[in-house]
Amino acid sequence: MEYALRDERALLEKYLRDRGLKMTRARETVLDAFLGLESHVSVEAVIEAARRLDPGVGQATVFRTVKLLVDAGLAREACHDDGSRLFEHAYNHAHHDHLTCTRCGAVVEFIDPDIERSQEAVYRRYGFRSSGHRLELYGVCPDCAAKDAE
Amino acid sequence: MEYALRDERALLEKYLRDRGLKMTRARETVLDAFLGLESHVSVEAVIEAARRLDPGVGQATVFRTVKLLVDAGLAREACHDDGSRLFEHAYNHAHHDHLTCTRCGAVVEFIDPDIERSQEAVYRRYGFRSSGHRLELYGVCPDCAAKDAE
DNA sequence: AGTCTATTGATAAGGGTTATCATTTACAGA
DNA sequence: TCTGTAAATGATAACCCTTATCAATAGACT
Repeated sequence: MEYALRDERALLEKYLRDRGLKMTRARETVLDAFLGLESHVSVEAVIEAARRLDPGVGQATVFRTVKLLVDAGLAREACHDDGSRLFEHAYNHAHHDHLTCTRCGAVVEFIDPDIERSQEAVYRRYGFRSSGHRLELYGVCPDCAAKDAE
Repeated sequence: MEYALRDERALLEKYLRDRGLKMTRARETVLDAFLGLESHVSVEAVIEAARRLDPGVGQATVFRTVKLLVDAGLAREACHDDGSRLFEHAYNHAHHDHLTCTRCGAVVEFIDPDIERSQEAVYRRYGFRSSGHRLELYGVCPDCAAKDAE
């Protein structure tokens, strides 16, 4: 765990150094806050977490730093939760799609090789060069379905 | 065309009547404006179109009516265009997914039976009951790729 | 240490969407 | 057709999330 954290810190430092940017206390704080949260986090949640580590962090800085983390490949934008954007870890966290329960909000992350292959076929069919995709399946999870049956 | 228009008007009237709501001039205007536009429309575009038909229409009314159209099954929310939401026709307009060019914004609507089948398999695998999905493929279209090659 | 420039945090501004509210309008019933 | 009542309207303000502004601060290099 600690090793991974150091990896990500090193990645961010390299990303910053490569373009003449600086590794600052605020950026460290936001990185630690983000890494300490689980998948699918709003910027607001990162702000709260960051302020638990350092109450003085400004919200503008968190917005800016989360964008940096995305550019550096440490975070990636997940499904918009209708309104605010959600982010998830991107380092050591392979590509996957989401299966979301519309009742309780539970999220299952999955990867389906058949779907991935079929998507490649669609790209070929229309002559597009692939640059990523977003697949969200919505449904009712077993627990919520069981409650319905009662 | 005119028949379809009358169909959709009748659907909206039924939807409204069934819950004690009223068919008004403003709602007619917004419906006509929406139907007169092509796929993937922002609310702002609907406002403009509605005001061409009747300059007095308020923007709050358009927002409210578009939401009504979604509830009535005449419109459906498409991919968020990062910022504002986009809507498309839902009546007589079968389910499909989107393949979007990240350079020029061109959108190809497609349906792939293999992907649909594989998605059903994912639902079964996790015991979810399906209630819809959203698949957006991003890439570079042939035209933009050709420009790159120059 | 000094210098130069990126970064910060507070604040204001922006864009899209929703709430408020007095006035108007549609619809049902007389 | 007239009337009563509740829904709908449009103007406006408010709201949320996000970005821009800017004077003050703080990295990183010499």
